Amino acid sequence: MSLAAERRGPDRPLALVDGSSPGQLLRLLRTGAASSRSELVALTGASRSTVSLRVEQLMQAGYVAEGGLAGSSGGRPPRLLAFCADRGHVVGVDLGVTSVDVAVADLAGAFVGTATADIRIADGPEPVLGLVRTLITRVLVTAGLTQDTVRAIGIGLPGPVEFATGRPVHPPLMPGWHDYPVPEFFADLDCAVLVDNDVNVMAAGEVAERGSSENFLVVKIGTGIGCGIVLDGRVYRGSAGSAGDIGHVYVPDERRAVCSCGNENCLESLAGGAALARDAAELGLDVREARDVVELASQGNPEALLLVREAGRRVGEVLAGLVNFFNPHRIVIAGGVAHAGNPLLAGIREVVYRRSLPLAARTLDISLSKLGDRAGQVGAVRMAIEAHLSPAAVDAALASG
Amino acid sequence: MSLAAERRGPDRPLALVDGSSPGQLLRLLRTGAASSRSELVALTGASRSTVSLRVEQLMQAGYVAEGGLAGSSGGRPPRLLAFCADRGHVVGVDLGVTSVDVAVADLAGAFVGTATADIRIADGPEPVLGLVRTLITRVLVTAGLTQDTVRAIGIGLPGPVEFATGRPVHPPLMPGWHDYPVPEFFADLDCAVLVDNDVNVMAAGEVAERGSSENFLVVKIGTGIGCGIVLDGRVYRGSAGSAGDIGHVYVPDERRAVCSCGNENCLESLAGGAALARDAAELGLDVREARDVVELASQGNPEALLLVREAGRRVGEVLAGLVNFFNPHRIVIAGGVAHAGNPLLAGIREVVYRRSLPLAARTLDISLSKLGDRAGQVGAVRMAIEAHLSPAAVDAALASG
DNA sequence: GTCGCTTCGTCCGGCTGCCGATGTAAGTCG
DNA sequence: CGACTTACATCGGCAGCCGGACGAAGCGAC
Repeated sequence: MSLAAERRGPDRPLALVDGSSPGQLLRLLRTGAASSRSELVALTGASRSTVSLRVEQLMQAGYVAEGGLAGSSGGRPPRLLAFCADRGHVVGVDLGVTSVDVAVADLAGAFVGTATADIRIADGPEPVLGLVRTLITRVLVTAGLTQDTVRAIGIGLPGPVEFATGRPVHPPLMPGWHDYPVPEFFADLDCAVLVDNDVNVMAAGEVAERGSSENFLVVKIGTGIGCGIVLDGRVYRGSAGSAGDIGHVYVPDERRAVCSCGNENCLESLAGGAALARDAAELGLDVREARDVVELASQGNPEALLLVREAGRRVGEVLAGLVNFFNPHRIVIAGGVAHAGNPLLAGIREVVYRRSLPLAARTLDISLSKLGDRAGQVGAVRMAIEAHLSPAAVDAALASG
Repeated sequence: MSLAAERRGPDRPLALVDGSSPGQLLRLLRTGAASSRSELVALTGASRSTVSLRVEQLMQAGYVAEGGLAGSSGGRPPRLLAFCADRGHVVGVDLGVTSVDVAVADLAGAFVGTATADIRIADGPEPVLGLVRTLITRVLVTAGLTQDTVRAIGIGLPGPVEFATGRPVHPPLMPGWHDYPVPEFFADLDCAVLVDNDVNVMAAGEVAERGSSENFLVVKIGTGIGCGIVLDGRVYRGSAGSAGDIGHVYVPDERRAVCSCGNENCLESLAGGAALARDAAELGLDVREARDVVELASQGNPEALLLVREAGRRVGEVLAGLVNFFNPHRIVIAGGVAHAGNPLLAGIREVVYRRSLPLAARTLDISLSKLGDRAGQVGAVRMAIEAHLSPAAVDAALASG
């Protein structure tokens, strides 16, 4: 009968809800886990008094508003509580090697405007970030908003980043960016600026999208190949912040492909987007970049299909080992090459399910990201929202203000 | 009644993660992080009153005793607080395929007695566990102890285990053990019985030994090859409990070695102890098992040294990928083959440092376990101690008693 | 319609637990 | 031998939370 009992599986430890702080309550409301005071009581185990008090604080601060009445279950109907998603906005920036996507969204993650531009990331931080700045302003103006409403900015970059400081660390594809303090460029906006590797950003997006706290991997197959690691619903970055770098794992092959990193036969140099385009060109297909190969494959071109599937197998070889090691619930495939869809997935699955242990494979789901092209922007937006509305941040804001 | 009432017992303190709960204080005292009330105050940030109160509770319950005075730093010298390690004992069981080691230790982890016996694990759970039972009793009697002092039992098994229930899950080397409820065999001892994979047990031992909360891997190279994963000081078991199973990762090789699991060219079938013995025999060395090869290598036999180093390289190939993926601080090598020491380590390091990314490799330390042969027993003992004296367990015990 | 039932939400008394101040013990230093 | 410093115990007071009492609001029976 109780909502809590329904939500938590049989015999699952009662750990989910240790706190009934305002920030925790807001999280439950934001995610839709609860939508009335009594549901909050059921989920948190706190007393009615406490929950009412906390909700009152949240309403005072404008995080939450009372709505209409929900259906009665035989007694007085509960008053609905709605998260005020328009109390501010966030910006998500997906920075690639040749293009940048900017999105402005409300605090629930709904986009209110986007912009895109071509760039050359090698031009260096100042010109590129200056353009990003212009795009942000343009989107805000178009949406009728001002900079004052921006609460946080999330940025994904194609290279390693020291997350705590937001500085790139010797990013191979971003000459001139090493150790550049990206957040300081936006200092005048006076809001939190979160910068991370593009794959970790996607992972953050997937976490928010699924709302679950499982263990999973997000594998981005674009020009390069990278992997975001989610542990119990949190992005894992490793000891030096370089976790998930599977693009340069050695893959045995008679071909001896030279990788951009200088080594031979990195996964990326055999199955990445650039490799796909190269191999297709060698076969005489009329392609200039990976996108063309993916396009051909989706039109049914047999050579392209074979190439994509073979790339999937390569990725699968590496993932099979990781599945045994990490035993995730799920692997999400994203990135440009992921548009190829089934042939890619088939190649990956074929090898992963063959090569990994039954015990690990049985509980494993391999699927495409549902976010598609927008994965980077959605992730960046989500990262910003989570930073701004994390329980700790909300509690601190309430305490100080 | 309401779930809330059930969740939070009447006496149970609300804040589980409260840094100054009695259990947390005990942990600081046990680990040597603090040894007086004022140090506890400094470390936890709690007030003197609170700390004194909590220490009083711990003393009442016999967890802690007052000792002499420490040196004065200019004022009244602090009264030393000593953890009462003899207020009970734990049992650690390291169960292998052909032998079992039992250790009884005090609550600080100091061994008070050990016993060893040869077994055939394939005889099945009842005869083997019966023997374990006998050994435990024998060690206790020899040490002048009774069963009543046993607070917890930790057991490591050579195969996958569902940790929550202590049941093996289709263990390939342990026919007849599938789903056998090991803890129930010791039910009459009326204490916690923790069962886990032998490698995870070793990992628990390393965590306690280092006292740190880094991310690291424990790689056991014995007859088989397995890997324990430690994340932030906690053993990670994966979604299905099978994480760390790197023994059956596919390794390319022209040799086509058949593995016990039925596949070809698993890491284990190329670099495990059995493979080492097989390869040595093929070279005409006078060996029957891996131990002999390790022995020859340590005597300087060139063929044996080459074999060991080559096995190290194989393991290194797999670890290099994992280092890129997981970016650990440290890799600890353990297991029978680890006795070979330097030649093995050299092979591993050679490949790992060559094949993994500089950013990840720079902060990586690869070393042998300092626990040697006793790693399994120490780990099992530590696992039992941590279960018995975890802050949550201590708090619960104080609340109920 | 009205009365009772049920559920939702608020208000208030009381309890618990923790903090900080105060007091005392026990050393060192001049 | 004081003056000072540090360690620990005690006690009053405050904050936070719980639980019960009370009012509010819909539903259904009669």
